[in-house]
Parts: sequence; C-alpha cells; structure tokens
Amino acid sequence: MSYSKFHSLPSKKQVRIMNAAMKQFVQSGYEKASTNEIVKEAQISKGSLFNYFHNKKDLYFYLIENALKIVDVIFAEVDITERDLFKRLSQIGFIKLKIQQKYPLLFDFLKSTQLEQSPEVKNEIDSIMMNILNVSLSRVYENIDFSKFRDDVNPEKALHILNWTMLGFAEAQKEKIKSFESVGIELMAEWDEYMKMLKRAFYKEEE
Amino acid sequence: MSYSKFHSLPSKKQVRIMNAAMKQFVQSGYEKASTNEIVKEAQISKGSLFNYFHNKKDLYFYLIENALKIVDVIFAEVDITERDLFKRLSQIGFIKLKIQQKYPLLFDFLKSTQLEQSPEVKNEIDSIMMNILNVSLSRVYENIDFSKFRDDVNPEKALHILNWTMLGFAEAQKEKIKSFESVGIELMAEWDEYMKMLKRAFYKEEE
DNA sequence: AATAAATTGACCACATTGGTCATTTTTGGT
DNA sequence: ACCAAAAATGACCAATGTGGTCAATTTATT
Repeated sequence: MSYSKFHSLPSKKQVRIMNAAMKQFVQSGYEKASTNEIVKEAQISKGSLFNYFHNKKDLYFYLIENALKIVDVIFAEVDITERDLFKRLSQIGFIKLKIQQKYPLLFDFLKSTQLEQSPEVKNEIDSIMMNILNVSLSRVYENIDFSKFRDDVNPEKALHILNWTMLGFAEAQKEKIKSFESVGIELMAEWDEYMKMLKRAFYKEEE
Repeated sequence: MSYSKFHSLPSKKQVRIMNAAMKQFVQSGYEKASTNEIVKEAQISKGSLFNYFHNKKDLYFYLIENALKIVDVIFAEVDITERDLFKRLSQIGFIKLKIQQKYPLLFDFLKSTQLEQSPEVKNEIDSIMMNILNVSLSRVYENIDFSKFRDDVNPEKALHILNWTMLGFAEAQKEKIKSFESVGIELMAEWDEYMKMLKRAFYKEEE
C-alpha cells in the first residue's frame, strides 16, 4: 500500500508531478488548487494521478511529508562543530541551493501550508508542523560562537538581518537558478561578498 | 459615470470593500478570486458590488489605479533635499507604515499584480505598471550622498541589504501593526536600532 | 405620503470541480 | 510472436461554484 505505485515511477516523472502539484498548491491554496491543472502541467492523465494517490488530500499530505523529510536532511547535514556563524550559514545556503534546483517551490510550498486556512487540512497541518520544523530550525544556530560579535552588536538583531538578507538574496536569484545549470560558482561568489560585508559589520575586527 | 456610485459611499465602507477585494485577489489571483467571497467579507450584497463596479475586471483595475495613486503620494512626500540614505529611508518607512494601517494588503496586492498570469488582465497590467512604478521607485535613491559610504563597501550591495532588511522587518511586524493602534513609537525605536547597526557597518566612521 | 435611490439575495446559464472506470496502450515473460 | 498483467488514458458524472442580473424590498429625500 501507501505510495508504492507512485514510488515505482521513473524518478524524473515523480519530480515532474510533485513540482506541478506544489506549484498549484502554492499558487491557489489547498481548496482552490485544481487537480485538472496539476495533471496538465505534469503531463499525465487524470486517472493516473488518482491511481498514484487516493485523493487530493492524500497528495497534499504526501507533498508535506516529503518536503519535511528533505528539510530534515538539510539540517542533519549541518556540521555542528563549525562554530562560526557565517561558515555555518554558508553550509546551509549551499545545501538549500541544491534542493532549489530539484524542487524550486519546496520552500514556498512549506511556507504556504502554514498560511493555509482550509478547515479540511488546517488542523492536520498544525499538528504535523508543530514538532518537526522548529526543532530543525533551532539547529541552525546551535552552538554558535557569539563571542566573535562586537560588543555593541545585538546578536539577535544581527541574526535577523542575516536571515532577511539570505531570503532576499535567494528570492532575487531564483530565476537565474532555474535557467542556468551549474550556476553555483559565480552565485556563491556574490553571496560571499554579502557575507564579507556583514561579517565586517558584526564581528570584532581581529585583523 | 466612472466610479461615482462607489465614491459617494461612506469612506469606511469603501475601505472595507477595497480591503476585502484586495485580500481575495492577493490570496487567489485574478481569475480564481471569488466575487462571492468578496461581498461576504465586505458585508455587502452581490448586487451592490456590481452596482459600484461594472464587473470583476473593473473592480480589479480600480484597485490597481487606487494603489498606484497612493504609492505616488508616498514618493511625492519624499524630501529630496535630505541626502542621507538612512534618513531618507526613515521618511519612507514612516509613510509606508501609515498606509499599512489603512490598507494592510496594498503592497502585497501591487506585488501580486505583477505575478499575475491571467491573459485577461496581464497585458493591461504590464502597460499600466511599466511607466509609473519604476519612476517612483528611482526617486527613493535619487540624490543620495554616496560619499558617506566606506570605500570598501559596495553601495549597490549595501542598498540591497538595506532593502531586504526593510522588507523583512516590515513583514515581521505586520501582525503587531494590525492589533495596536498607535504602535508607531516603540516600533520606530526598534527599527532605529537596525538602522544604527547598518549605518555603523556601511558608513565611514566620522566620530 | 410620494418619489427616488440604494440594497438585497434568489436566480441563471455556464464552467469547473474531485473523482471514476471502461477502454486502450505498454510492458515483460515465455 | 503471443498473451496476460499492469499502467495510462480521457470521456463522463453529480455536485458545487462562477460572474452577473433584476424584480422586489428597504432606506433616504422631498
């Protein structure tokens, strides 16, 4: 049972279907997301979709579980012994980048689930998300060496600025990511410059 | 003709209708936005809505024009003689805050129009937006004194970081804005701290 | 009280919905 | 080359929702 039908598909097809579905759910929310549009975009037939998944709700929660699994993998890969904030963030940013290439809408999808209002899924979402996501997120800043910060810098606010900069940068680069294949290098170089600027701003100068 | 029916309504009612409509359009996009949901949220009858506006498309473009008018007012108020970037941004941030209180979704709505894919409105949107918005936006950074920047700081990247921080801060404070009435003071104080941090980061120390 | 203006919601033809299932196509073993 | 099993298809369905109308009712003005 479970999702064996879907999992025995060629993985390219699986990805195509998942991305098409995530796109719809992000764009329209759970209720208004159209299975007709999903199958059109994924280039499969209606019958197939409902052969892989019992119904729309099943598909939706499969996507959530899959996304959470992937996010967990990211945070599991974090090298917790690296105590420098900026190097830690570089790690995560790089892993995220790889994921964005395969599932461009994964993070948007996860975000959209938390704004979901539909009573048919809201409660279930809340109970799933509550535990997992916060635990993972806290690992990002675990064991960071805050003594490197200048005394007149509020670390919490510095983290916010860093976060917002990361989000903004990622958003701005999204189209470029999709078009290029191995855009990694020059992108990371640009990101490095932003990091350098903020490092100089927040860290003690240690020459 | 035009929108005289709508404009002769009590302004509270006008605002209620516009916010309800913007909410739908942001949430669901032009095509899937439901006029039924709009009238329910705005607490008016279906007949009234179509008395004020000829049809859904009319309503949509009325909202766009109105939003653009408001945005233009913001940028018209910018004191162009203030050459310090941070003070300039403070001005704009403060004006924006006032608008967010009356129309919490105005900026989200404008953003959503530019992502709109529906062929029924896409071209028209493009032709309206093209001119106006970019012109206004460029005024924000007009006549700024870039000589205050440290030599090793790339001004363009600094502007990006500032922008992303502003967006992130605004997003984070959105709920608080709605609930409080005159939240302005403590909010601006917190924002000031972020500004101070980034100022110290990007400006020459002039002690 | 009479008239005009504003508001209502039942109603319409039509489009789209999530989901089914008989039929066709593809697959893999012999 | 053949066939049976598996996979994929899309016409089809009842149900719901759509943007928009308009005769009837309520409210405001004279």
